[in-house]
Amino acid sequence: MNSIEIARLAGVSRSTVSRVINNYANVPPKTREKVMKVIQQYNYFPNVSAQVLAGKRARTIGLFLIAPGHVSSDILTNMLIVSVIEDASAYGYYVLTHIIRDANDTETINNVKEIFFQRRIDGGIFIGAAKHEPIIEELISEGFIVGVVDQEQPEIQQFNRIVANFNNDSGMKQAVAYLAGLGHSKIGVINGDMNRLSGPTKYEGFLKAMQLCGLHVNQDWVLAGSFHEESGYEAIYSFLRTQGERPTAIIAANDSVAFGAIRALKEHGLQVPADMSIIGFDDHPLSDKHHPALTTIRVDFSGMLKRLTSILIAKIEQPTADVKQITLDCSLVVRESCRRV
Amino acid sequence: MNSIEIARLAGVSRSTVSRVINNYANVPPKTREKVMKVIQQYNYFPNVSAQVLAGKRARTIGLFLIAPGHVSSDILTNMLIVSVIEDASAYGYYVLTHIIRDANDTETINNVKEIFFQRRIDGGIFIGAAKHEPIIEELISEGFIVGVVDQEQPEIQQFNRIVANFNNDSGMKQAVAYLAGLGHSKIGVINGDMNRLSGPTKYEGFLKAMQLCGLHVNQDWVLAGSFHEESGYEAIYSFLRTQGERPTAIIAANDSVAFGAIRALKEHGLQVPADMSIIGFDDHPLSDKHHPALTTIRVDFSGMLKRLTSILIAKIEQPTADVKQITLDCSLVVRESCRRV
DNA sequence: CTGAAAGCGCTTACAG
DNA sequence: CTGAAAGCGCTTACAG
Repeated sequence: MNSIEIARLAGVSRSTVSRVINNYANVPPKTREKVMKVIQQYNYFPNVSAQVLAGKRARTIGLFLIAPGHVSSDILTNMLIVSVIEDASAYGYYVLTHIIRDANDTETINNVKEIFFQRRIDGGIFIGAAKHEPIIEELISEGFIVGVVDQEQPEIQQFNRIVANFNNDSGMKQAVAYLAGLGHSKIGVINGDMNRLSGPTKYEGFLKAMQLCGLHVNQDWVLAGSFHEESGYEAIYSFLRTQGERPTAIIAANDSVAFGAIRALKEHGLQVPADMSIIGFDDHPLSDKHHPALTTIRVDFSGMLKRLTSILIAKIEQPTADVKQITLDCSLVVRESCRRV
Repeated sequence: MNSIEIARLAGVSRSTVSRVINNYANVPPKTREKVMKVIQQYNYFPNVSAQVLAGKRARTIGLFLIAPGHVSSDILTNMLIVSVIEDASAYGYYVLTHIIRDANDTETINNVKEIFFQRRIDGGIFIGAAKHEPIIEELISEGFIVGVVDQEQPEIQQFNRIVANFNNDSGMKQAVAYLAGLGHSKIGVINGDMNRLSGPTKYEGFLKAMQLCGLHVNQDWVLAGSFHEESGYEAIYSFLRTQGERPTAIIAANDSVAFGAIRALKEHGLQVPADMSIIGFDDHPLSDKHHPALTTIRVDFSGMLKRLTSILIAKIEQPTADVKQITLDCSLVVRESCRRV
């Protein structure tokens, strides 16, 4: 079944069939009806490849997740993916999800480029990118419409780059203020991946917040991490082997890191929050089920992706010159992992 | 950049460029090299719509999830989706995920049909379908290649229908035998959705297993449910308001239902497993984090989807007349929600 | 208001 | 081994 057949059966030309399908104004109701009847009767749906080839949009966006390891086991990542699928669906768009294990692998990068250049998608969203990701720069300079989470809008603003971030500064301020309010002055931090924007941003926020509260930052309590559970475990594991003084509270770069940290503390016979207060970042789906339930800085990932997807699709449908930037606030969620000292 | 440009730059015809791209045997190495150099140099990727229109595959499969409610919050469903995305990716295929809230809504069904008829996808997988789903039957009779989880292969076997199931019978047998071994004889059950194959299958498996163990089935302890957390909660909530004798153990149609059931028991002041033993089905990602950690019948969803995806893609690439059927075994996972009586 | 025709960018028999 | 040409199924100026 194709448009020629439909045209024949309806007694019109392919042009008219196409006009009906694309809701052109200059088709009289009677003609439209006649054609629609045949279309419905014969279960006709225009071939999407032919439409795209003739200049229509693919109505598909790409979702690129940069994440090492086996992603399908990470609950939060999975939620992000499904979130975007549902958001796009509200606009009649489909999502092509691509998981990037290693953003430095040539073949992988070539695959990503292929998806854009093949015109499989009308635009793409990148999650988990480093501060500077060559592939993203290349795509943007090629004119593709790209949404990026956790990167800065560069000096020379580009209309086809949509940037989305959380206000990590404010988040850290809330975390430190909360701990200070509970009487903590010895506060440590486990950093995230310093190659990603939110790594240094959170750390700088931490430093600023400490200063604001008049607290001293002990460099021995600034531990390296990578946003993963394992890095939180390892940070605390090695820290506890040192002999120096210990902080009474630790802020983790995110909740996964906090989970790992708590696991290491437990193994070492330390209880949270009795022996150490821990505060996370993100409000991971597991944080309220965790023991102890994790106090954290909530971040609205779904809300961010909803806005990002919506802006991306709007840009695809109506390319405009305005530069889009999304910043979302975070909020403290008090649960059970911090205590008053 | 298109194949004509590449042809011109390489000093050959478009035919030859196409032959190089599609790895035809009859291209001399020197010609191939010459063309490849230009292709790489100019970042050329053939337009996928043109390729599909000319008869190649879209290298995309559809994933249709029939699930009411807001899916992005269900951890297990999310894992299934990402699982398929990763499996397909191993074959160079992309996944178009579509979430079906209501399989009886005409517009929704039309959307599903559209995806197939538009030729966006080469085949599709359905998860969460009822025993008989008209849309699936229609697609299969139209000749589309379809994989279905939790449905039967009909009498007249169809080569383009791939069916995947768990051995629910054996699962139920293991659950009942385990409880019987702990001394339970008063065993109740919360059923799943009886409109889906695994609903009645699990219940029948339960009945058979009870008989095998010489145990009597008390119909008052056969509670209705729907595979969702809420239904487990409600089943127990209303059951506890009745005055009759209570079972000492309950088998839930799946882990979500078990979570709901335990929540209702707790609210009623009953402890698991002290006052009631509970056993689930699936081994949900949260089951080992649950309090008490849930004893359950493990089911390998990822393994099933991996096989289903692989067979689906094989069928797409090489349509054969053989009928494919997948059945996976389940296994008991003992944790903390059952006790000896 | 509507049809004939060009064009989108490929692939693949066909002929040599 | 390779090129010219038909064909895939649409959309959209263009002309009337």
